[in-house]
Amino acid sequence: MRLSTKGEYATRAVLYLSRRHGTGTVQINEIAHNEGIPTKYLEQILLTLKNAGLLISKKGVKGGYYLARPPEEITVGEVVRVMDGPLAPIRCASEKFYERCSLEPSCGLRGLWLEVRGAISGILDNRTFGDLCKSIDQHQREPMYYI
Amino acid sequence: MRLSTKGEYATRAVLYLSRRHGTGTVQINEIAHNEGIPTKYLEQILLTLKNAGLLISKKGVKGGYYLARPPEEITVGEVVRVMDGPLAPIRCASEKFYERCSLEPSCGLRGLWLEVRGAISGILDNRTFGDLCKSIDQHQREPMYYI
DNA sequence: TTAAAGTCGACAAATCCTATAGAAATTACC
DNA sequence: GGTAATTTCTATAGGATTTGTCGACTTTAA
Repeated sequence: MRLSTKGEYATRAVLYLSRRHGTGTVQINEIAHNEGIPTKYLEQILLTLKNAGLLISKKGVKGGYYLARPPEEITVGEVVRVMDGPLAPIRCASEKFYERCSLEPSCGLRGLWLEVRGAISGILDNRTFGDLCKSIDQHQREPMYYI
Repeated sequence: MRLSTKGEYATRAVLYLSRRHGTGTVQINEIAHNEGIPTKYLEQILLTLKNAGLLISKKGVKGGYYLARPPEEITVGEVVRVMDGPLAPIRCASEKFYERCSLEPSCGLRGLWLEVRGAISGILDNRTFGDLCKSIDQHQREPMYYI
């Protein structure tokens, strides 16, 4: 029932960019270094997020990435879905990626998976990166370090 | 955030065995056929469940599998953990498979993943296969078909 | 013009899913 | 009681997917 590393890295990267929101572009290297993510792998991930319209990139010297929308308007669920697909444990219990299963009518488990999906989406679709930034700032008064 | 096919097949198989509980041994083939699971793959899965102490097997003619405990005493969470490991989306948010992560102290996401883990385990650890059997019997009055 | 970035494609390694081939154990039957 | 049939058990091999790496290419600011 786990998140792929892609999903994990993506959420970490977007959170990082959220905390840097409004301070211009951020380079892949900086994120990779501070979050302990393999640089080349992170490249692919950020590219996917960009193609999904969540990030904007700038090439060349002083280039980098930044959020396409303010952190308050990006939910964790959105990022996870871009990288990992459905939130639901199995396909036939997904709302946004639903696929019919031949056993569905008599399936004694589908109700349970729907319940799980609901619980997960209830959390991830209602939590924005703005919320996360806020609770970080409350807990640790130290400002963020840049390299 | 999805369940592996192993986890899905295992829960289906255990539910099948739950509905047949008390009727003697059930062959791999019967389960595989009725649940649409590749036979040889199911063999491995049932073996794992047996080694985990959830099932008992009998070799030879008229052999097969049956539950080691009544369905009311087996939770879905237990089966999923045997096959898939942690219920938590990522390792550092797991209770039973916890692994420390170097970024943990400053991690802005761990709280969220803990919340997700709690929601999932709140459902799966409190639902037994006995419960599932009961709600199946309520919805469809037809008895179960055997081959 | 040069160095610093993102972009792209191919490839390597690990894990997941499934199939194949047979060994071991048990029952049934002659 | 021995042989055949049935079923689980074990090991292994191969394809698919995930995870990550490498090198060359493109764009841009200074």
